Amino acid sequence: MKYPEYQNLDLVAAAKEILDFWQDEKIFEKSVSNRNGATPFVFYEGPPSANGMPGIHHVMARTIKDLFCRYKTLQGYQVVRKGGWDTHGLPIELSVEKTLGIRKDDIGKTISIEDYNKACRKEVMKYKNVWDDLTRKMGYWVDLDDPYITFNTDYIETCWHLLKMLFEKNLLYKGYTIQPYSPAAGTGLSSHELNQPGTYKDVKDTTAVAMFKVVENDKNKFLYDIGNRVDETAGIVVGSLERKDVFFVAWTTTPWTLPSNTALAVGESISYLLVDTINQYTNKPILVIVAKKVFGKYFQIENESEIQVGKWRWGLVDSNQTIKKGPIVFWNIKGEFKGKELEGIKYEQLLPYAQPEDGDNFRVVIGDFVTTEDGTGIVHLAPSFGADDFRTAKQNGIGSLTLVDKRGRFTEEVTDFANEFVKEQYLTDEEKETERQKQGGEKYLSVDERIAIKLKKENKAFKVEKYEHTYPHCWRTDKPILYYPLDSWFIKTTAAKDRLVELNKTINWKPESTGTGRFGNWLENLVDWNLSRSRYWGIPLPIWVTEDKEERICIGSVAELNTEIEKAIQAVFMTKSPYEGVAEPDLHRPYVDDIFLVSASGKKMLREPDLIDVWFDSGAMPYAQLHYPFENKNLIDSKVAFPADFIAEGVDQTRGWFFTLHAIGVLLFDSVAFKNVVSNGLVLDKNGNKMSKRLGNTVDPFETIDKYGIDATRWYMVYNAPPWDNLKFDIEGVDEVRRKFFGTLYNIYSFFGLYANIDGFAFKENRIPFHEKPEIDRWIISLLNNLVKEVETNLDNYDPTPAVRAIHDFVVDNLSNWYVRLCRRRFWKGEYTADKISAYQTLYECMETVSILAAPFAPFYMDKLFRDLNIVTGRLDVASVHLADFPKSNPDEIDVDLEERMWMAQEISSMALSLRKRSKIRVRQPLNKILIPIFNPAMKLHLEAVKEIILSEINVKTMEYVDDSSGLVKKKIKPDFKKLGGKYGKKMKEIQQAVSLLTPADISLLEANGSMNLNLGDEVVSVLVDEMEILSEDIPGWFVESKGKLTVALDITLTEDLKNEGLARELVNRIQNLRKSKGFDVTDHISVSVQNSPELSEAIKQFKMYICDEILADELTLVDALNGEAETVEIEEISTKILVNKR
RNA sequence: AGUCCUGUAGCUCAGUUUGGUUAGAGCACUACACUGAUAAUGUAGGGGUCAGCAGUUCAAAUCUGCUCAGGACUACCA
Repeated sequence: MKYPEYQNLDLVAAAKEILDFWQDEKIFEKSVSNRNGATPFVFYEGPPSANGMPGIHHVMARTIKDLFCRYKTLQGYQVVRKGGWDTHGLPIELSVEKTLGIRKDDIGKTISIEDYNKACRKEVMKYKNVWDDLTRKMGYWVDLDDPYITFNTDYIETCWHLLKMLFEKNLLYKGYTIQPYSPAAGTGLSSHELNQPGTYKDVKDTTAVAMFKVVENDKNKFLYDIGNRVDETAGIVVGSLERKDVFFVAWTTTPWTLPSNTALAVGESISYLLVDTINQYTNKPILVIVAKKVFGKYFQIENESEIQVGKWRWGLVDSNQTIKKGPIVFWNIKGEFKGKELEGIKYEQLLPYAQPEDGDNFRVVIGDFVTTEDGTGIVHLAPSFGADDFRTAKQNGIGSLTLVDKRGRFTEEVTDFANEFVKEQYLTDEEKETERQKQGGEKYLSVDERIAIKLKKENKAFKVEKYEHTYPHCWRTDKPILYYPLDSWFIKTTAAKDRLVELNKTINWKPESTGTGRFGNWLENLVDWNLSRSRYWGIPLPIWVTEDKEERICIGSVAELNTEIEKAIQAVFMTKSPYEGVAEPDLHRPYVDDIFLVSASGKKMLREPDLIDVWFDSGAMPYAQLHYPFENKNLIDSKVAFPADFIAEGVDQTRGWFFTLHAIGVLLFDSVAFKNVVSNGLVLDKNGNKMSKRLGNTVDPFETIDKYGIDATRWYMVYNAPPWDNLKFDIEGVDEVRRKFFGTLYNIYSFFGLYANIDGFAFKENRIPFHEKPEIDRWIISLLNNLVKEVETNLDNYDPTPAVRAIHDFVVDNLSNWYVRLCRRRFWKGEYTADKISAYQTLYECMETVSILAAPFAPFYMDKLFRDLNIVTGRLDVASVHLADFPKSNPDEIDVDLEERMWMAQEISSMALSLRKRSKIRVRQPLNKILIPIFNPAMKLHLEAVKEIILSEINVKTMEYVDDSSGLVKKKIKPDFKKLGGKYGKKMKEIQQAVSLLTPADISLLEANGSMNLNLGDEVVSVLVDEMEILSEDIPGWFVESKGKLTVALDITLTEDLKNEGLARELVNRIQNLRKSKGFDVTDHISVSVQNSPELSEAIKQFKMYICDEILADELTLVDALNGEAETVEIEEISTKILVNKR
């Protein structure tokens, strides 16, 4: 058996080969079944929707999922990975509508719900094959043969069961909420629809600051009791002395909501001013209440200091003049109050077209959302048309008025504007023209404009102006949306808020800030979960209600439904079950809509027509994928398959899937649904822009995989940035990873394979014990053991990036650039000795271990590497790396001292090479010695152990040490700031100054005594030698390089012998090149003739043995002349000819 | 608007938890070397007001505050 040798590294071909192998040998299945009986590691797959094409970001998310699952499998856990598909929801409906060319209104008319849902069912799996293909090609191991599918009856049945559990816990209720609504389309809009691009547009609307007249009573006397209107300093009367009304002023961009006003909101701690002024439209004297912060916006001031009680300005005005534009010049500040003091004050209804049915209305309440950024610091509340308004009204027992119908028109009650559209955009041009003629004006006046006019006339408008702002529009009709109250079912998540928060703290979030910040804050401000969707393709709400709404039933299973249907047939509300004779009942609409049930008191019950939010589908996935509790009840109840140990999705799922999983888990099972969660960031293009089809900067995952290989892609994604940071995806980075990491690793393998095949190394010998191996082998093994530990620690902490980087550094820097480079000779030179075997074993072990460590990240290539190795040695009794066990770090094989001194060897070599460069002496030219200053005996021992490595690396004959006694070394001293800083604090500057003045004699004294006194001028402090850093700086007269604590001096004198040896090595090099260019095998023996020259003859004579040995020459002759066949070579200034022949 | 993340060399990122005195890698660029890992490799060089401002401190990339820029999510507001 030989180690396979390849021409080139082809990651794409390797992946294909391994993929076939996995499929043929069912490696994934085995990786699960192998661990039967082992501790389960529970993983949940967040279901993708197959109605869109997968993108490169899916590769990212799935790489994260896959790598931890593979890692845990290697560690010995059983990781069952059930795939799933998210099949319901609005995106699917929308794309069906697009495909069929219909609108929501058409459903049930031009197309039956039945046919429509059929189309959805088909649409949803449109790209299933593409997804499956990606899943396979990217090596994402998940069970695709038996996925959970959210539209299956079993899945829905579990969801119904869960809903019934909620219902029975009294956590399901029906309520009224404000939702975005498109009157033009006649439908509510989801937040998803509202987030379509281009929905928020800049529009110019008529805005009004309306005046709400305070109803005077005992409680608000303080508003009227404002003393006389005389300015004491000036001694004049300011304003008029007549009795004035007090008004709250509130701004609105939607004057059409003013008839539906039922309350005003102020900020609890915001300061408000009572201002004596004049209405600019009617010239009537008034008192208004407005936030102090915005005073300057409405009244003319020169500086902020004018804004205080007692200050005034009272411009002159003749009877004809009114102020049209700009700040009002008549004002006199009469009082200042906090919002809290204004709470509860009653005011007259602004436009009394209709009265609310209930509530204590038309008063001032405290609103937490009130700011002084816009408007007057007082907010007009129309609870029917704003979410904040609605919530605040509900909290304060305020009623509501809904004087607009679902088509966006005023109701009959609003006599002035009855049946008129509230937004002019809802009218066609013809309709506008008709209206204009009715109005009799030059141009059509919108409802908002006419309301403003009406307010002006009635002394109810403080200010009217056009204002440009952004406003949401329906993405389908392009018309403005309204916020409108709609009936919805809710899950009372707020009831379990504390528990949700509490249990969230037990979840390990990566990154942590997503859990505490984004998710935690969201939980703190939790609102009830709006479950209703007025759509067609989704899980129907299993609730039936009597027509008088008195009785309700929630169905929790198919069996229960059938029983209830039977009862209803008995009660003659139905003639037959729609599921009669059907093997698997379809619980979707329209079938469930045709079912009428009978209530306990014998009344007919109708199904609530809504569907449930698709997010419930996915949040129910832990249970529904197992058809709980109808099957697998025990897996959930005894916590075998619940909660998940690990989930991972994009950070955009924080308030999506992560929330719904958590909410259902906590509400129904009083448990977290997942223990560890990784939320990955976005995949951006290389410039940091979001990828979008529009910009054309998307990356096709298939193209990337086909070109660079999935292993490099996966590696790059994890290596480049932590998963939770956004990834700037640069395809060149993938290529770099391919070259740098995989290329290097492949080179190591092929180097190993070449010689191991020659020597027939198959790891048949016993492993040479760690302590019997040479220094360099122990060094790399020690690093390897550290690596295992580091990878394990980081992966256990769900932090894959440091793990990957550690593997990368180990392979590229340590294994390749140091170990293999230094050890090359050991592999090709000499007999099959213990040293050689140790080298093979060591390198083999490193590669084998790396293949396992890196297998979760680069599953294909690592399996190939592993198999190429294992196929020869059979060391591990497994067919694939993914069936192996994760290596264990052996503390006995970690040698910190050794690592330290090898590090020194690397540093010294680097410095010596740097010196060679500076002196322009090539490495091939041997030199006599280097000199290294040492500080203590331990350092000498350290260096002695790695001496040979250093010398051969830098091609120097001997290494000598100099210590203090030699007096050769010039030293440098500086304070150890960390040690002294804490002790002396402020004196550090003086100490530094004093230390810098120390002479070499002082330093020697300090070293001898262990301490010394520093004179700081007015004070003397004692410092220890430990508190100083003493470095060697220079060895006068030598060629010296210093770095940190190390210093190297190089002897650059060239003797004749050295020169000759250098020449011999040059010759070896030239002949090796010739061997190679002639295509000789590395094991071929040769005979060599060299054309004589005076410079060479001595060198060849002296080093003939060495040369022959190096180049595998049986014969080396010097001849006077060589014919044309010979090659001409240049060695420095010498030109000669060489003839090489195979023996 | 709120919450969160990010900002270090031309590019991609370490270093920030625990403050310590020449701020590091890799890529790219330039030069040189090596040539039995060879469509590899090594060495060296240039390149940084550590986003900005202010503060704390003997000492700040690191701690605090503010600002700016980019991004994400949530909300949609008079």
